[in-house]
Amino acid sequence: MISSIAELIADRIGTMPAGERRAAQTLIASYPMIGLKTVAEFSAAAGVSSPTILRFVARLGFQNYPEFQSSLQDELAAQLQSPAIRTLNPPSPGGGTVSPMLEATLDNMRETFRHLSDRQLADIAARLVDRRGKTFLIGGRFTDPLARYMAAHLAVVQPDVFHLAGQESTWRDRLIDMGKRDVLVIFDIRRYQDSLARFAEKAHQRGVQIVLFTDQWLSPIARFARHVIAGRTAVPSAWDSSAALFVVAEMLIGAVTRQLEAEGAKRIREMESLR
Amino acid sequence: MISSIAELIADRIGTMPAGERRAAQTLIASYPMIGLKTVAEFSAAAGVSSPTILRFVARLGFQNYPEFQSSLQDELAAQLQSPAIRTLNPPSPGGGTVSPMLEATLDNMRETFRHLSDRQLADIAARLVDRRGKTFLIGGRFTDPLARYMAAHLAVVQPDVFHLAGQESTWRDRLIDMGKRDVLVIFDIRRYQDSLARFAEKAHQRGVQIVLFTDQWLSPIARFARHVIAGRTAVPSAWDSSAALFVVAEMLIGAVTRQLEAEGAKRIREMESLR
DNA sequence: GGAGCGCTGTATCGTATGTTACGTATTTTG
DNA sequence: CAAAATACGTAACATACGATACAGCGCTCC
Repeated sequence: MISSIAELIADRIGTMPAGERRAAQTLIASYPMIGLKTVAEFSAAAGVSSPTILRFVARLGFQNYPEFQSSLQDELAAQLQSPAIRTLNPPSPGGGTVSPMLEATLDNMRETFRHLSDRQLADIAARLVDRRGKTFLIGGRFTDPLARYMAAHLAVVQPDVFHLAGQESTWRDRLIDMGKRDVLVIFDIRRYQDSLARFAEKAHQRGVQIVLFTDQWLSPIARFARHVIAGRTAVPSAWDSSAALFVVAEMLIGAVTRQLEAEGAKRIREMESLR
Repeated sequence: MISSIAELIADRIGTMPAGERRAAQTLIASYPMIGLKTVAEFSAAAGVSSPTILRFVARLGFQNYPEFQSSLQDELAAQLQSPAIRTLNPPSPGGGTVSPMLEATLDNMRETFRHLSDRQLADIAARLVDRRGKTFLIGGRFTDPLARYMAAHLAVVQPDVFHLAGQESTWRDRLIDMGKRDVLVIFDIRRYQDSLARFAEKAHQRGVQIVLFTDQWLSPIARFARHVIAGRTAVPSAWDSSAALFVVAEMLIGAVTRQLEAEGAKRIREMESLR
């Protein structure tokens, strides 16, 4: 079974003429980067002419050069998705077998945060803190609990935090309360819910700032969102995992809380005295 | 110091107009693959026009699109050279707020699973699967969303799954429906809620099997529970983290689903046909 | 040693791609 | 509310890129 282009080359390099073989060796030497550049650059690096490169990729079975490049990119993408970073997750001491699902979940978190800067989180936290408006939270069929979780915490440190529950018609009626100063936090992962998209669009039209938690394929709501957090959700299971998004939500909660504390919000102190 | 394009984007995304921000978000979401494709494909993926993509890369400081792509490729090449992940999260500028929390969360998960054997999880999954009784789920003030999350998933693959919501008096009345064949899943971490403990005790007296998700200090409910899952919750934040428990819940959901599928439960097939 | 075949490079062509100019829509500001 | 500024998309444009035709060269085999 041949699954990568590198293997394909190794398989056929024996039957190639000299020029194409040089092309093959050049590609293998700095695999796969040189293959992503132009034919001219590739040919220059290999010390052959452009047509030789094209004949080379044709021999590998590709119809044309772009098709060859796409194939290389797909390979790269797959490689990046499942990072060969297993070494970072120490092979669980104590002999306890750690399930592939835990591995995948930890990888998802690392990947998610690799694309998520402190700056971005700080921006979102700032938006949640620094305003005189209200905060609304809502989620999809399986992600609504995440909205609830976040709402439960934020409501402690801030006034005017509302979780939108129940029927679509119920929250649609709440639109009337929303305006430019308000923030709407939406959780939406595959399969994306039309009802949420409709709601998001209407809220957007009213000038509401939307913060979207979604998966790496981006919910259609991303088009209306001011801030988008894309978390990895793939795990070896029948279900998608929201764990990475959950962790991001917790961090956001923490960031907001910290910022409010720093501002010396007397609400926090009052809260303590109420206990 | 800004070393990667991803950081560059994170740094400037705040100052970008809406269209370019969508471009930025799309790139980050599947970083960096979409940036290696053509402008047309990039623009289509982001849902904006080609010129917007070009203005986006121009704002990042590149003279033209090919230069931007070369830069991405160089970055990729460097990353592939040193398989060890270098820049998981650059030492966060301005007080390192995120990374320690992420590290703590990941540590929590590893610790949690170190004390949690596959056997234990399998036993709990089996108990949730192999019975003719009902499943009830409930949580505390901040953990109830986890109960909801689990209930939302289990209810899809099984009949008779109920989340207990609302007032204490409401669920107390549901006790009448509970018996020896039933399972009650409770989430309770510090500060433990008296109301939950009272409820758990009464359920226990009726012979209900209790599965408890709690923290490492164990909720008082542990004395009534048949199965106890103790997750680590400590993070450098004002709040405790439920992330580890969340992951355990997801794994349990996955295990139950897998087992039901293996049993060829026709419910799953019927479910598909109902879509 | 000569003829045939195959490989390779040069030069040209067509086209897909990035680029730019301009008009419209949207937002911001006084 | 009006006016200016900014942002965005449509459409025309230029170029750089991949593709192809053809000629030269070397190699092999008779």
